[in-house]
Amino acid sequence: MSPELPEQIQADLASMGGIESLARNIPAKTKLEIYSRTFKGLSDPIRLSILYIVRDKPLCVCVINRLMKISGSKLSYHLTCLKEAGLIERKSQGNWIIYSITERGRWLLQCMERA
Amino acid sequence: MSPELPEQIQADLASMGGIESLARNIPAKTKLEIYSRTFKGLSDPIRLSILYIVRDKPLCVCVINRLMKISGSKLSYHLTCLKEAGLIERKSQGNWIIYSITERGRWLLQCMERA
DNA sequence: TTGGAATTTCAATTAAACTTGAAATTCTGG
DNA sequence: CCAGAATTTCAAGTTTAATTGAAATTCCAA
Repeated sequence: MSPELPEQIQADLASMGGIESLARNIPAKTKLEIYSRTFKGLSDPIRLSILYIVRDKPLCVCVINRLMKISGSKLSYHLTCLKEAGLIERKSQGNWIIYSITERGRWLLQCMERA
Repeated sequence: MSPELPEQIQADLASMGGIESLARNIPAKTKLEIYSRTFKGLSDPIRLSILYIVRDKPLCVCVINRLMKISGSKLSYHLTCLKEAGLIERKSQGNWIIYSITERGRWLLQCMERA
């Protein structure tokens, strides 16, 4: 009869404390959900473009829009995604709304560039 | 009549070389697509769990499956996503298929934990 | 106080991702 | 070669995300 598992894996698992010990390395569900939400924010080329645009400098929507060449409502949708993922933040200033990158957003772009 | 833009932004833009200079910071489309594909791989709690499971140790699908408690075909689907995102790799070993985390995968998990 | 620019919101549509269960594939040991 | 375990593939259904264009909101300036 065949072994239950590849020998190497079986041996390693045993010396690590069995399968159960691996389970301990998985973060709690809530944490995984937070992580995945952040990554989902970064998972679209349009949103990444926006992030790069505001990376150097807080900008109003109209300037971002001039660079992106997409409809206003589409841009607004993606700005909301980024904001909810904690990657950008907004503040009103008179007639305009200014978006800027968060530290989290800056950090993750940097990480990606080194990956 | 109102200014075309908030004064601060207008001034900063001018001193940076105008709107066009911001456009230069946006990576090429192909690069943005690679980045976003990677992030999409990370954008699901199931896939993050898998990554954490194989983070310490290459494992065959059956062991991963025992920890995840999801159907085989579902697991297989997410393993494929992860592989296509360059976050894990696979090798056959007799009756089993062993998945291990890539350097890229390891790095991005680490980044996330510090974000 | 009104007109208009900037931006968002909404509802409808389209497209993409995820799930499911059954069938197919691959490999091994007998 | 055959039986059976491990894993993947496929097609169908379900859910979620993205796009669209029109309407609503907000705020300033005249």
